[in-house]
Amino acid sequence: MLSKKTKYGLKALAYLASQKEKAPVQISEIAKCENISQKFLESILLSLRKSGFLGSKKGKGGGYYLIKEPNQVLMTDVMRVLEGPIAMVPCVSLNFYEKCADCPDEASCSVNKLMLMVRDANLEVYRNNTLADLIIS
Amino acid sequence: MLSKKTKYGLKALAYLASQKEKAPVQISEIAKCENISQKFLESILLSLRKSGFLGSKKGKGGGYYLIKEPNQVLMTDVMRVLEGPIAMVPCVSLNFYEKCADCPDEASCSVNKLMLMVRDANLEVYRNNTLADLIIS
DNA sequence: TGCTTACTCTATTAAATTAATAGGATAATA
DNA sequence: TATTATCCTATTAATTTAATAGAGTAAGCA
Repeated sequence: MLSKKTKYGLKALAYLASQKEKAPVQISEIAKCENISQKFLESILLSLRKSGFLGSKKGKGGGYYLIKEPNQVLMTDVMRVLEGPIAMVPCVSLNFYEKCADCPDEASCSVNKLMLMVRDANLEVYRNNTLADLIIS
Repeated sequence: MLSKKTKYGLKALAYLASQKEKAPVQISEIAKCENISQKFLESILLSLRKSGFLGSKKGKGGGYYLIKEPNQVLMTDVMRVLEGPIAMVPCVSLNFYEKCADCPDEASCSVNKLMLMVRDANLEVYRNNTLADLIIS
């Protein structure tokens, strides 16, 4: 299941991507338009800034803005920051690999095999989509 | 992330599917071979029986056994019972549809659009695999 | 019949994760 | 220097997941 954090983060990014002007947008505006708890959204936007997706400006006229063009932002990168590993088990994760404690041998693990296919299917979707593709005309 | 319940459930099903004999296999044997808490596995196998994947036999020589041939068991069905919806948000779920509380209109929702693609990619994998495909020679 | 075996069922608890909230600190603008 | 809006840390609430406990039931067999 997609966490609220990811859901809200995606909505906020799409909101920023759909702005004509590149001027900073306030948290309160995004929270209001997208029905998101403002305080919760604060922490999400903060983490998106720290991972290099957003820039921010304090004080009057301040807010958040996209650093890159929407079509330069891969969904793989966004999802990894918001939701964590794309793989459903650490033993098939590209960026967060970890051996399973209960599994003596990955090559003979039935779960590993299936989850590898699932990971690849998901990667394909996320790699072929950017923030620009999320925007609804 | 895949829950332990699902992981253990898949391993147990694969274990049963790989049996030459169709004789019932005891919980304790599966738990031991797959490094699973026996009590936890009990409840998982019980739910797999109640959803029609497994049969059981009590008493001496008892245990669990597959009802269908492994190649007749679609992973879509298994995953829905063990893990729940395949979709990452209820608003794109085929079998567990629900409207999002925070989202006024699905057609104009950026998350909905992406998650629809993800769902389809996952469905494709699960539909093209059966329990028989999980077995490692 | 009575003993053993192994699944059945309910309830509880522990642990971990997620979601939300509170409140003050900091920086930019006018 | 007052106002605005992000920044940061800490805490709490809620939910979900994982594990455990223990008594109950049915089947097989001597």
